[in-house]
Amino acid sequence: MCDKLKNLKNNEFKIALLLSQKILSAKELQNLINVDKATIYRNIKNLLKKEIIREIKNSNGVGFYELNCKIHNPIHPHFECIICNKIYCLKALNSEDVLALSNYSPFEIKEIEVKFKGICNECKK
Amino acid sequence: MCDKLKNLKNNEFKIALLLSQKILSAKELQNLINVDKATIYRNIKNLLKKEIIREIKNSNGVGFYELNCKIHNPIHPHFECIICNKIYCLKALNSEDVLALSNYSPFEIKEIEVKFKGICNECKK
DNA sequence: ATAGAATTTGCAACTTAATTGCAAATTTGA
DNA sequence: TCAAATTTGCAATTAAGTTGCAAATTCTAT
Ligand SMILES: [Mn+2]
Ligand SMILES: [Mn+2]
Ligand SMILES: [Zn+2]
Ligand SMILES: [Zn+2]
Repeated sequence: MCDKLKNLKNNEFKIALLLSQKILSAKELQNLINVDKATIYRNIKNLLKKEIIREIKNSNGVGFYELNCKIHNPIHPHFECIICNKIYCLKALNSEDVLALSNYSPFEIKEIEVKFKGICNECKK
Repeated sequence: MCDKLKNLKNNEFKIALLLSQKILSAKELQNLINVDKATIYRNIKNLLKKEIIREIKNSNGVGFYELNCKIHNPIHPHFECIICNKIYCLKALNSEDVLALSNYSPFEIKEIEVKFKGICNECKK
């Protein structure tokens, strides 16, 4: 089990465990563990502050969450389907490509987000 | 004047003209031209549908808009300040870097979004 | 095991960006 | 100039996310 899940208890643990398997929205999490949405959002906020999970927003402003672990889940680009707005996780950029991108910023970079948009295979059928 | 502004009238024209100068949010637009927010949002939606403007969302889910013209304003990466959430427009990626990025997607790409996050010069002071 | 303290939860009200129905106002064009 | 078409303002609504507060749960020390 990923170290990020150590020392977590109650719903914070349940949520982090689910997110270690798959990127999920708050609503999807709520359908999996039966608790109030306030509890879901509070736990998400705590996990974000502890940097145990990270957030990816889709074009509708809906947050999706995944485990934030360099080893088990390094930061990577995402693909968003413009039909169903599902978020797909892609393989991480190699260091040369990250370097090439970072040259475009005149300010010091804390984080790089790359998102592709198009129509996913499910929605093409 | 950019061709994208031709054949536009009323508030659609006013909004597109302002956005041809500078990226702005709906609220910022409303402070510049004195109309109801419903009018602002309806015109924004029409301009997006006509592909005259494009939308960039900040991490708070607030939409920012800019002229969508290959010649006058090619698609480019953005920098978002994690303190003030202001969006800065950066210079466009060159074609080699776009090509390198597009290799990461297993699905056909309609659009690539690159966003850097960090602290802007204003907020560093 | 038990009691008190600390943490977590559910509920309901709230915030904010964005959307929508509808009637009034404005614009268009024959 | 006048009727039709488009655009607008207003108010109500939607949806994601937040917050205050009291009740429930969990933790810790005896
Ligand atoms: Mn991912
Ligand atoms: Mn821009
Ligand atoms: Zn899809
Ligand atoms: Zn700033």
